[in-house]
Amino acid sequence: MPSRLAPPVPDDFVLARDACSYGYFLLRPNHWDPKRRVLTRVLHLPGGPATLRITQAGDPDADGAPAPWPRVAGNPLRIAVNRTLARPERAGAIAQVTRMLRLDEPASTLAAFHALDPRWADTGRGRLFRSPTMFEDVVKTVTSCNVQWPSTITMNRRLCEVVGASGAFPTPAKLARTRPATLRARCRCGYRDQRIVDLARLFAPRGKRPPEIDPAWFEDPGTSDEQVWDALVALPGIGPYAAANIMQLLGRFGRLPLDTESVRHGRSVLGFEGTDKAVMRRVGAHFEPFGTHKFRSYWFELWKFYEAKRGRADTWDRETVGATFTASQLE
DNA sequence: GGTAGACCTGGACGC
DNA sequence: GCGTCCAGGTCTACC
Repeated sequence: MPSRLAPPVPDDFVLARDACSYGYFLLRPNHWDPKRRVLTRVLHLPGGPATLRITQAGDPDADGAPAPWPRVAGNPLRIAVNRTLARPERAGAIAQVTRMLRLDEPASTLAAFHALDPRWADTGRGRLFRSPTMFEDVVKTVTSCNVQWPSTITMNRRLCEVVGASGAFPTPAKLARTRPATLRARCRCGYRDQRIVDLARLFAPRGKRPPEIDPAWFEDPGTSDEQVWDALVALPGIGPYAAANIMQLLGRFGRLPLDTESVRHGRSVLGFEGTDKAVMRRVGAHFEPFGTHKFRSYWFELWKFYEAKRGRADTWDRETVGATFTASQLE
């Protein structure tokens, strides 16, 4: 018999806004249905994979104009699971959904962000979608480096189809046992093949010993940003851009993952001129006043630009609009 | 410390 | 249909 879950939901939470807030919501195994307004994905649980179907009460199941955000803020989430979950599995599923949707982001943190950058106070934007595990966020970040968005989509789709069980994202243990040649030939990961396997080996248990990487250490507020940064750039395939991006996924928003997209934004939206390097420096300096929230300010500016081109993110279809985000198409 | 070139894939383009 | 060029971040070798 299918299970139902009801995690605690903060008063300001809006599923359509907060799930469709970062590009990873368009990557497998995530699927947002813009018509039915349902977030679906497979999670790994102790009893095997389980498919979750997440909706928010009050969000209209219609293909008309999306509901204004305030109408559903704080309404309960309805999570239908395709099989019965044992008690520990229910707790595990809720923990993963909580991480993904940042349901435990304190209201005080978002209020501090809105006080610093009031541009996003009206819409309530502040949460950023992420994966149920740090490992998935790290691999997704590696698959987004040195490729255009359609290739990132392909790599994640094929990782789930070829290596993941039942369409789920591969576990560290499974990826650690996968041959690099398989990732290259069947998942189109290219030269990232060995790096992804090496990363998986660091996240996977080593026999009876725990994994070399402890995600809890990276997420612990007692660990400084500098310590996290140093540990991240020491990982295979992780450079300055990837490390800064993983930091925001870990909830540390004080660094910017500067890339060619930052340069495009600097030129076309902020009006900066000069060499790429100079524009990148100016973009970094521009967001300096936002301190520990600078990534949120930067990212929602970019997101606003994308939404001006393609419509509100919760109306994007993964296979069509969601696959078109390349710099040349956004000029 | 800074820089050049290799690493892959997929798409655009010319023939 | 084929070959060439280009975009994209990380890594290594070299100055």
